[in-house]
Amino acid sequence: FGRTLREAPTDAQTPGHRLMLRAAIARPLAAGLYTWLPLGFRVARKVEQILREEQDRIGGQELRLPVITPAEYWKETGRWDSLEPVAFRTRDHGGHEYMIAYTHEELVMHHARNEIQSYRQLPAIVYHFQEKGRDEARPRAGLLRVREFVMKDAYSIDKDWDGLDRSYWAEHGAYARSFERMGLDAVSVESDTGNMGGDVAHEFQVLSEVGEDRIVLCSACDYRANMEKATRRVVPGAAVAADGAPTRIATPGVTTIERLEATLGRPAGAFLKTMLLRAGDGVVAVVLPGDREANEAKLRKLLGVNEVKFAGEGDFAAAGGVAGFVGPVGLKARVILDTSVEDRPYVAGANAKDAHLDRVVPGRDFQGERADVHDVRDGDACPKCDGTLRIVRGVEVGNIFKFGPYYADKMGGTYLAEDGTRKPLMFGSYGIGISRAVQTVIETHHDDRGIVWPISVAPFEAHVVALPMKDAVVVAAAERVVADLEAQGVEVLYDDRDESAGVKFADADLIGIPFRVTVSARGMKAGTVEVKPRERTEVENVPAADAAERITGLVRAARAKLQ
RNA sequence: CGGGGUGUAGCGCAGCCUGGUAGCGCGCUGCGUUCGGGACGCAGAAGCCGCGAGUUCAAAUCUCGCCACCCCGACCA
Repeated sequence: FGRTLREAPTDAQTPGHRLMLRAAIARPLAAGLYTWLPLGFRVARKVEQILREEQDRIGGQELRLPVITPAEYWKETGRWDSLEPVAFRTRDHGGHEYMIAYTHEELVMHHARNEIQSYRQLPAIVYHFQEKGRDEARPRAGLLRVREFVMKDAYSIDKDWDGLDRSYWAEHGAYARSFERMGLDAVSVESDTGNMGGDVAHEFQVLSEVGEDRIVLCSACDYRANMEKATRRVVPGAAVAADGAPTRIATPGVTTIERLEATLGRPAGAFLKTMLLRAGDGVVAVVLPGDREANEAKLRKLLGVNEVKFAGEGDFAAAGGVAGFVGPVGLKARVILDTSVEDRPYVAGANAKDAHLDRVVPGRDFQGERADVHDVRDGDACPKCDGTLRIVRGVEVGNIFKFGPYYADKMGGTYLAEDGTRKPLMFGSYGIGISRAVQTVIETHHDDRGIVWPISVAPFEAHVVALPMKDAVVVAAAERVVADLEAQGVEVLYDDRDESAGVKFADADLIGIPFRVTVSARGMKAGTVEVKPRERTEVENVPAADAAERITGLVRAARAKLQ
């Protein structure tokens, strides 16, 4: 059920998206909603099984929570409101509110607070495979970002930080093994914890052009971080003394860094960029060198807000700033001075129309809180070594969060400790989206003819092509090979369609099953069948009598490499 | 949410500007030929031209509204 397509819809943009559709892995039902076709569903189940085995290996216990979840639990942590923009919500006939689970922390914590009474029950790791509903504003690239997907989400519960640390790193190891087994070259990077609370988080990123995240990597050491969190070593320039106090210069109509560069003939880095933001009830000025961009995630974290908003008209007036000519000198606002601003004179806005100040020296002419709120960029210095940083794109295939007591505190999750006191359940959570993992495998394992599945997640292990089907000798031999392989535990797809060799081979390449086995009239004359690994071009002819044994050996050897 | 684009047969597209019987390729069905890299011939089936209004003798085509999908950005455990 499900046919291969010679052409993919033009709106499928990434190579993997096109191949996913052409190879009949899944079909769209609506934006970001996909049906797994039989071929793709086999892949999804294999990914699940790898994850299941690796969770079990570290002591995880599989359970299953519902998809439809009452509002009350989400209200305990405030996420009923904070997730509103991305949540699918519904009501029952009695008018009670529910959320299609966006994730399951609240629900697991609810059960944990009831099930776990004593430190003797800890630690514990539970996990499940369950649908998540997320009303993403922009689903994309096939299965890469969808609105409903099965996640393997695991939750660790420990009695203290040390225990949580052990669980966290056990999951980190399980993730590394899981991705390796499915053929994904994932690196773990430090990440921002977002609006989740908690202090430590890692993302597993597969470097790929189709990725949505920007990852910062060091060329020399193992430093790597998400752009949202990445820092750099600020290399101070030589201190430059100002040859005098700030002086006002006329800059009529020059309201942007680019125009300042052109007007004054100095590089962007010679200017100070001052952005007025609104945080809570106050106005905050963020001061950066003209050649640096602000990092919104860092600002959100620093300011303790969910959203960074630019200041409005009234804010400019209150702070004494003039749009286009804002500068830190004399500004009535909390000033955040980015760490990349150096100890030397700059040109900054004069807080007066059509004017800037030359020779403004941070610390002398204005004060501010030092904070790292800028974007790292290509070529910056590594914060950990002498290397330089580069920025690449990545697909976030998994993430792990160390929450600590955050959820227990909000939901009353405590246990009775050895010393007789009540202590909070220490919590961590760990997620991998199945469909994204499958799409990422396709994005990173294909050639111009089709998918090249790693055997661990391939829908089948051997693809038997018989041709022509009208040759009874060929058909009998092919069916014999199929039966023998299946008897050996090899998963076989048998192409018994009455199609031309070209069609069958093209489909075999497209679907990308690791071993193609051709049983043909030509081969029968020589008493051989042909075996070709998908990733190779050369074929091997083996005596028909030995074919099943030979192929089973190849399959087992391939499996062993990914176990 | 901002910007851009696209909706015509299962898929890929033309037709729209300049209103007048809805087309092409692939795929699909039947028959025959062919049979190791997307074969060939003949004969067929298949379309609320995204939806709704409006203009007109007449709308795939013009106007207005709506819906859906895709891309970029914003957003995003």
